[in-house]
Amino acid sequence: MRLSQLLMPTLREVPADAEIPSHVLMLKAGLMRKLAAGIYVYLPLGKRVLKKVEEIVREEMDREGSQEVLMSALIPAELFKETGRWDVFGPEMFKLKDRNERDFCLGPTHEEVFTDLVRNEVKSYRQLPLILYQIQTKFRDERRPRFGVMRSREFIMKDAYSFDADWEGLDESFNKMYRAYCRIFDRCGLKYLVVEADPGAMGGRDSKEFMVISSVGEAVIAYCDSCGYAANEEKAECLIESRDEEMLEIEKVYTPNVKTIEELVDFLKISPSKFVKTLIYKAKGKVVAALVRGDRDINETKLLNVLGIREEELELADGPLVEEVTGAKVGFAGPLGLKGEVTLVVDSEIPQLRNFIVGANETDYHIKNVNYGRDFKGDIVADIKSVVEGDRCPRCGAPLKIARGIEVGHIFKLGTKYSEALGATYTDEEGNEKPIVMGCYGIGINRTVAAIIEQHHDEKGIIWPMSVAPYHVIVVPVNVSDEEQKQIAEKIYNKLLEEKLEVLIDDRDVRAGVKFNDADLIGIPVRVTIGKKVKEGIVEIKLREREEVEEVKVEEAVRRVKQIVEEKLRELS
RNA sequence: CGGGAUGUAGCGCAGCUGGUAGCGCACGUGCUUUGGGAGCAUGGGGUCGGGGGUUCAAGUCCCCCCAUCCCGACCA
Repeated sequence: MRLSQLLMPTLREVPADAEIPSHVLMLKAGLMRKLAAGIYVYLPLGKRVLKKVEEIVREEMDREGSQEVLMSALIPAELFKETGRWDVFGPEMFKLKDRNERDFCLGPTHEEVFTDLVRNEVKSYRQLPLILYQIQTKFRDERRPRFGVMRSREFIMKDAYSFDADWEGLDESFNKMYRAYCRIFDRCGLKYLVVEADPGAMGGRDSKEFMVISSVGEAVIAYCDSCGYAANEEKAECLIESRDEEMLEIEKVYTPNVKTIEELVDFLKISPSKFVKTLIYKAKGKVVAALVRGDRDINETKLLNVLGIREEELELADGPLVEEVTGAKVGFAGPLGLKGEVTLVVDSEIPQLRNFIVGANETDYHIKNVNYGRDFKGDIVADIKSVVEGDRCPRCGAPLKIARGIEVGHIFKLGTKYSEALGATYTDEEGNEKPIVMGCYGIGINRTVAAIIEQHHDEKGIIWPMSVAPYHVIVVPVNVSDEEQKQIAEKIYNKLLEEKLEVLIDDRDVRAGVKFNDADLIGIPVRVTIGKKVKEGIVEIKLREREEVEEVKVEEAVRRVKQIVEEKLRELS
């Protein structure tokens, strides 16, 4: 392709709308343009990268025996009403009506549609197992689209669904997808972690997320370098340290106007880990008191799961309720002597602590030397804390690390939730009718592209891994008005094309600096520069990822470039 | 959905206490230049986000709306 003809509107200035590197670079390098908040159009270079990623996904999905199909993006409401999700999605779903006032939506995900297909077409165990996938645009009216393509309202997703006769079969399908995902992200040149995740309100088990480590990631994950344990914030656990001290006599201390843990630390000159804090929640109309160590935070997702309620059913109690329950001003809540019906949820770490300090449920007082079991008991003891950097790994005890990650893939086991709701059943060998056991597997294609850029860029621009680069090589005649440079460049360009490489030639009549800067910005892995030394029969080969320049004879340039491209492709296959 | 900010040429921005809109880059033309975003000359390009109000006069002041970005909440 000739740059003189390619629609590649690179920007000299940083777009004011963009914040994170991938967003800035996708706009600057002319990969895409914004149409509206959270909606983007892709230009030739961007489209080629999407295609590369999609092709990798296809190859690896197919390799595991999965079959590509294409569902419609426009979905009749009835399907979502059958599973109750028409209402569950709420305003996140783009809903519309046809000319006859019938309800439709633009598909935010396709469990229902795939399950509908399978319930109509699959009747016997002989037709199972089956894994179907599609690569298609999804629509979600996000409350807050952000970071360019990271969280957008329209995005391309590879979604796959497995259909098995039983849970053992599902395990196998799940493992196939796990393997495929690892190969996909490896081939994209991504460094990632597979983390245990909270399956969320929609149910399911063995939820695993593929996370690309990046400071701009929206998810927080805890991981262990020693044993490979990794989990996202909602799920991460840690070992509990037990403190074997003798229990001391309980003691009330006067702490005038000392309400927060910080103030207590200051007032009593004792480390925050010696305190236990008590938070009062309203949970589905009931009052819940949750206890964690003073230097820790409550993880509300864990608390929700323990209580078996949904996000919107839990909120921190307001001042009057706290005062009613504790009989004291806000800031002096404790587990001893709470009034009325209060469910006491105690973090699993608390029973191991000794002689800690809690609020006295009396204004201006705290209680020292409190011990679990002797002085109070919880209704529920469970892990409800957030782990922090340095906590000990639950598997091997080594210190955990905390990082941010971009969720590029998610796999989990659905079980029979949808097959039962929609009546997707099969007949087994004995003639019994059973629900099909399902799994669900997603990859955000655009987000994967953005994640690749986050991990592969420098101050000059993108540095594409060869496997997803829009073109392998760019041929740059420094000065097109130099007839010799021009002709040699054209010759090399044509030969590279003959070798089936994907190649650009910068035949624009612009200064060398412009060409070099654009080549660096759009991140083409190999650059062949034809400059003054062409008179001596020499051209330059430079890799985008390296500083050095290699000088080669004109006759050898094509062979050398081909060798480099093939080698790089092999590394990522 | 709460908080904050911003909307002026394709992009990045300036425009004070109101007086009828400008800079850099980009774009067109001509000449010179040609290895890291060239120089000179010349030219074109604006419903100043929209609506209403105050005023002799509004990009500028007031009200409403819209859009975009950031933080938070949310994310099946």
